Amino acid sequence: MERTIKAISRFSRMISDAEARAKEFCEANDLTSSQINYLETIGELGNPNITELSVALGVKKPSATVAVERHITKGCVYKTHSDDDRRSSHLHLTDVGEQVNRRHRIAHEYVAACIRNSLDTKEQGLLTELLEKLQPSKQQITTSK
Amino acid sequence: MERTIKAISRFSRMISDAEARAKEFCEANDLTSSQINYLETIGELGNPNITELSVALGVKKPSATVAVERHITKGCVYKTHSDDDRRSSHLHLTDVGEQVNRRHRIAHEYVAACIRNSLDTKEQGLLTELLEKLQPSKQQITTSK
DNA sequence: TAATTTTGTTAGTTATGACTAACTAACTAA
DNA sequence: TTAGTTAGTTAGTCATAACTAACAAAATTA
Repeated sequence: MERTIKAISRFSRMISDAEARAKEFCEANDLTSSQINYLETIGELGNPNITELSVALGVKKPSATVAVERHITKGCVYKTHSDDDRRSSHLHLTDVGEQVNRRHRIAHEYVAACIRNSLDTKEQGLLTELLEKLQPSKQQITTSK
Repeated sequence: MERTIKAISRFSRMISDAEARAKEFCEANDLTSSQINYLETIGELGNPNITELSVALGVKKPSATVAVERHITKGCVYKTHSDDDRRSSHLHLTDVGEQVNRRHRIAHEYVAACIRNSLDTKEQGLLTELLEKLQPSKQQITTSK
């Protein structure tokens, strides 16, 4: 098992490195991790309002209001009025904002390129199949040492 | 290739989730990502002085001084005087500080547990071998779309 | 319709974490 | 030994990003 953990650790670092490299391919690459988290969450929720966003991020509404305001100023986010509720607005990512979310895609493509360069076609298929088989376990983590 | 990228994406998310869970197993789990970065870097450099730390982190020395001061107050870091240079000190992680660096280890053990639960012994060995074969490619990233 | 709840904002506070400028103490080289 | 360099700190500034309290406007409920 020790060998497996080492392999995971290496692969995990490969992904982190790929993410770091992919960052440089984004227009808005001066973002903090908090800001990236806002944009990713807006993307995942699909045009949420402030309340939904604040719940998803686990922050209070005024914090979300102020943070979103900064994203609007930066040109990453814009609002549209809700048809259902005149108090409420939907948050959207601009093209620049969307780019942030392509970071993961680019990073994963980079890792895929490593696989293509390191393994033959048969091995590539095998690795993909094995990764697809993995199920997130609900198991308790037992701290070692 | 698309299938491979999807598999990587899934695995990448598994690791992130594991990291998030592992965070809760640390005593000092109220740390920002910047603070975690400080502690990890101190661990990696092995008792650096302020100058070495600031270079590694890419920040100015006064920034490092103030940040380290906060870590000392929190009980994550302590200083010892240098024998070579009476102006200089070495930074060390306390037991609490070290715990932060066990986060990755715990996360990777969690992922290993997922592998153990999802694959048979033969497949587990195969996956480990394939992951070990991967070489970080120096290749240029080509943005898709 | 009146009372209450919900959505979102504004104002003011706090902590983090970066920066520059200016400084002390200690080491090094002319 | 004097002059210059290096290690680290202190003081002051700024942006980010969280919080609470208080509020207006709109929606909902009694």
